[in-house]
Amino acid sequence: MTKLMMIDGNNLIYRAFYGITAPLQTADGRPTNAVYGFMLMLLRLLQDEKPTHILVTFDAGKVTFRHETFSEYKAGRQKTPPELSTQFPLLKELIEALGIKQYELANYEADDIMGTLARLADEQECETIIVSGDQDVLQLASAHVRINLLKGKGVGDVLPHGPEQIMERFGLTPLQIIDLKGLMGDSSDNIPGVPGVGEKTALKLLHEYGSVENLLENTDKLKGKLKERIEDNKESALLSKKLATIFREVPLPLEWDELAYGGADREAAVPVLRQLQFNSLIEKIPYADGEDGAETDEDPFAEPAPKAADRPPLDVRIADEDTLGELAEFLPRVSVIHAETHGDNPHHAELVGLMLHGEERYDYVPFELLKSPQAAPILEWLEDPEAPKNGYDLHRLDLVLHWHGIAFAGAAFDSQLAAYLIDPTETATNVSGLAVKYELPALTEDDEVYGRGAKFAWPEAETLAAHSARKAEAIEAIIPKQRELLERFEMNRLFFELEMPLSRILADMEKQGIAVNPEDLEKLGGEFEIEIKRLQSEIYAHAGMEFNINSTRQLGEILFDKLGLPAKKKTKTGYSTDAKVLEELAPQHEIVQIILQYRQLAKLQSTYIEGLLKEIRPETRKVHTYYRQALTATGRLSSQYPNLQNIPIRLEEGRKIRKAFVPSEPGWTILAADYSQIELRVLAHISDDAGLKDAFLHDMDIHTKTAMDVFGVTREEVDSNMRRSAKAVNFGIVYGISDYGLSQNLGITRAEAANFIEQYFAVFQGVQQYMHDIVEEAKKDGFVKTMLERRRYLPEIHAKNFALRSFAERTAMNTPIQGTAADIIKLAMVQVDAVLNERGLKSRMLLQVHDELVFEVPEDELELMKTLVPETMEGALKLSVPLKADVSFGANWYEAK
DNA sequence: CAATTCACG
DNA sequence: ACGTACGTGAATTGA
Repeated sequence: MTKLMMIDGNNLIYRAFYGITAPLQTADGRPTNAVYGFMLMLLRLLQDEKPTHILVTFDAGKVTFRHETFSEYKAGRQKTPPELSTQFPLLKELIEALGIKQYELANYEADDIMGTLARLADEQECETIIVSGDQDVLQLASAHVRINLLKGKGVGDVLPHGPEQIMERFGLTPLQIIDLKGLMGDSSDNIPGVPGVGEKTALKLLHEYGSVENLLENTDKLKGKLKERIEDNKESALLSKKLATIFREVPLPLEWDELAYGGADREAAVPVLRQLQFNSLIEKIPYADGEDGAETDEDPFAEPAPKAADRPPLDVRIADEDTLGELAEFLPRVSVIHAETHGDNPHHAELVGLMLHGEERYDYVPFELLKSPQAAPILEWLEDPEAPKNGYDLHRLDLVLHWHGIAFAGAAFDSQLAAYLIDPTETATNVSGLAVKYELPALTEDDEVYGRGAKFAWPEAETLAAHSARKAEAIEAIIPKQRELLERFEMNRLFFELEMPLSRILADMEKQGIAVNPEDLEKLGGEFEIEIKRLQSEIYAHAGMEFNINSTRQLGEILFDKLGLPAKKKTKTGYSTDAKVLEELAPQHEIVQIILQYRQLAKLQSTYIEGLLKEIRPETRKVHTYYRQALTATGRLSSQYPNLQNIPIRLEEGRKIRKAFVPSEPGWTILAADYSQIELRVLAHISDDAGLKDAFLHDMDIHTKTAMDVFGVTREEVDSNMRRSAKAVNFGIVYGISDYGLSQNLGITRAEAANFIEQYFAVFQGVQQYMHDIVEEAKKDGFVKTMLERRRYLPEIHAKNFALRSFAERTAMNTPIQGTAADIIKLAMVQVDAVLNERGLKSRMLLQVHDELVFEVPEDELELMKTLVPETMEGALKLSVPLKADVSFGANWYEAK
């Protein structure tokens, strides 16, 4: 069975452009939203229709044979926006890479090509689907040709139109669609039609007279204004009909076999998708059918993409017990190390082997071999801090080796960290992605070597070694390019003196872990459980029925349909039931407050009691988080498996969780030190605002001081409400203020919020100047920087879309502040670590929570640490205002507050 | 797998 | 008129 699908490429890319508003772009800032939307649609069509032959047609150039008939054809059309026109070559490249035939022909439009092919297909009784958003193509429908008309705007669903559906919808045959256009005209193509005749009138006339020609012969039967209009526009109607007629005799040099499609060529498609940063689509590309797809592989039009297998083979060796001795001698010349591992959590990941690459050699060492006595020199080399190692994500490698009983040291250049500094919003998450970014030959994806999800299986050593060698080869090629960029961006100190040393410190903290008492959690969980049960039954009683309170849908039905409470806010999928909404509803029905309490406890129970219990290692009673050092856009760390940066503190019930976090040795103490107002202090420094600096130089309560200045009152006159407002304004300033955001936060009107902001800027003029200047800087450079030269690109600063541009502007204001604060605590960590080592202290740094460091400290070091830690933190970076760190300690993290 | 909600700084 | 506060991770529901 053959099935031909033809796609109006121009039409689809336009709809995708206006339908997908997400700010998608390539690494170098070219927009890709339309290409993305096109791909989504294409993938859906492939899945739904499973065509055996495909053609994507485009309009070639501006002028067609229709202009000879009517020079004004398509006149007055808006010029294609440049953000879209740049996407045409990207789309065409992608279609080619997917192995799909595309065609355009001078003087003809996409419609004409499709019409001609549809005629041929119809004659051969070949099932044919035409995809477009343009109603014109409905004229092509026939017994074998169906039109999938795009619904609404954007690239959502399609409405299939055969002759029956057209009859049902318009009461017309497909060919009468041409008459319809002749009468109605088409403003987008500048086809005039008959002025004053729209769809309704045109349909009425056609139902009566059948065709434009017949209508014109019978104008005497019409009356009034309509008769006048039609008689006055006879020629226009006939011309319009001619223009709307799709030409079905285009000379096509296409061969049927050229259109055959047997599934995507992933080898060719994946690199292109990566370049477009469509990482999420990669898994959605269906594999070519290996057996019967063979004949479609010989597409003469498709440019052969560079394939890993086509390149000269590498000198890959698989080590065994006999060759380990020789390999040991080679170690000093190893430049890149790469581990083949499996699993997201590095504390639990499997390790199957190591690739050691230097000069032209690639040595693969199966993990098992490292246990043999002959491997001792390799283990020594691995843990030698003086033996430098380069690689991709050495932090992770360190952890995986650690849990396999192997020590690691000497990380010199981590390509993942370099990539992160060069562009922290970089989406490349593995070596393959990086290879694409640096324009190296494509690598085979890990998924293709290993299989994904349940299908995962380690391949044989030869396959693994070859795959690993290609990655090591790529890393080797990427590093010099990164060195150059780091140099050019003046990031050498940030990289070599901050991020690289920090990476080892983080690994140490993670390996150390923090002790958590499961008994404490279980006891607290038991109390929560009783309360949750009680709240649950109260909720059921109030609702008059049982339902799943955790289901927002069911909860919404109960609150807003059954109990009739007023819906405040809608989400994409129904009623919103978030805490803000519920708090507004609380006065209206008793059940609401109970639901809020239930939500709070359910969250504590599932995430922090049950979730944390699962992460405790029974042998050591410790949890080991994993800090992602190359993830956030601002330079902060993030914490996973478990996240120890969001342990409850704001509400007392949750705060009790912290009692379970204890020292791992008897007699020791938990000590915590946190920066006070670090972001506002950074702002004071960066903005050089006199008032803000003065406030910190005198160590004033910054929110009270802000309230005094904004409201023009004395210290004594500042009430709690004024301080609260001032605090919200200060937060807003750090986030990149907007009146709307502040109004939402304070529950005041936008005008009132705008007034606050105006007052604030009148007082803190240096801050106002900074906010202005930083946005200008972002516009000029395309990025903003922190004090330590960390950068973040903001391409959307130029967006025409207000929301996108505003977001970029707020980000420009916030990132240097949040990012510099992140720089500072990272500096402090490196310095604290150095001091602990220099002094030979036993105290250990365990956690970082953005502005806080947590340690465990033996009795005899407590007094020292109480001054050493805050002093080091305060001296981490010299600003024009003092940094301040508060320290506290206790038997557990709850007490160290 | 997306959407919703909520925990933290 | 537009429509969000900045930065994260995890659990749950319901396709």
